[in-house]
Amino acid sequence: MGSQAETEGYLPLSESTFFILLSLATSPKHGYAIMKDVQQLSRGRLHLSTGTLYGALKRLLEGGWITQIEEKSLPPTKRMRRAYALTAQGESILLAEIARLWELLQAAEERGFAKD
Amino acid sequence: MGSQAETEGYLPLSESTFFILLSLATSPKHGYAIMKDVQQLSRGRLHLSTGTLYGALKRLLEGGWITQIEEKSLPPTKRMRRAYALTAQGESILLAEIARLWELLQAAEERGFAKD
DNA sequence: CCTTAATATGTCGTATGACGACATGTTTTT
DNA sequence: AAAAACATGTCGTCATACGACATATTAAGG
Repeated sequence: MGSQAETEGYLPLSESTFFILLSLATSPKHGYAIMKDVQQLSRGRLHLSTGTLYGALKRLLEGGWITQIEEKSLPPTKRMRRAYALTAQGESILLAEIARLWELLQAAEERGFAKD
Repeated sequence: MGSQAETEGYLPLSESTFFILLSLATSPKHGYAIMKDVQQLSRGRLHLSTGTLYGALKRLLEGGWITQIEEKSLPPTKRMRRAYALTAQGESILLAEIARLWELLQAAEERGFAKD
């Protein structure tokens, strides 16, 4: 039981959200680094606009999917670099989404769209 | 080359659209039959509301992803059964979406989320 | 027969989220 | 010193999912 039941209601993830979570799964990053990483992850296909990115980060924080990491070593400036990390909740949701994607492809295979 | 270049701009498909196209890929169906079929395809996970379904069908018709099939054998009533079929364009887009889903899972695998 | 369930199609309002445009600040490189 | 890259954010618009509501037709059961 546990994680699966609690995560199902949040699916499907948008493509942006999927890549943001996947990017943070490897290591914590700040916004700009996520943007660059997602471009690589998607082989250049997805270019997150800042509107999408920071809007998404705000939502993910509010939902507890990610947390903010303090960077106390840096002096406080007006625009602070804020690093984000995936929470256990966020990872559960990402895993559930990956499972969902497999199900979509299984459904496609059942209808004759083989993995070729 | 053909279909791929023209279809890229339409991705990602929403989950609803993906299942509607996949359902019509097997055989033409009318709206209600699509609704039932999608429930099976998604193993009961996705229940299309009529608002989503008929809204999507309208959009897909306008975009030329599906066409309407005449059922002239039936007498004309106020609420006609309208059957829909996938067009070549629609099938190209579905194939492109399936390829995109594979890419998402490949990206997940690259980051350590193995298939199992 | 008649009534109920299943089949079938549609509209409307609301909420979410992607995205481009705009705005601004900081660090590194030339 | 200037320019490029790094970095964070807001705002308005558009697309679309979805539940609620409305209605019509056909099949099945009592």
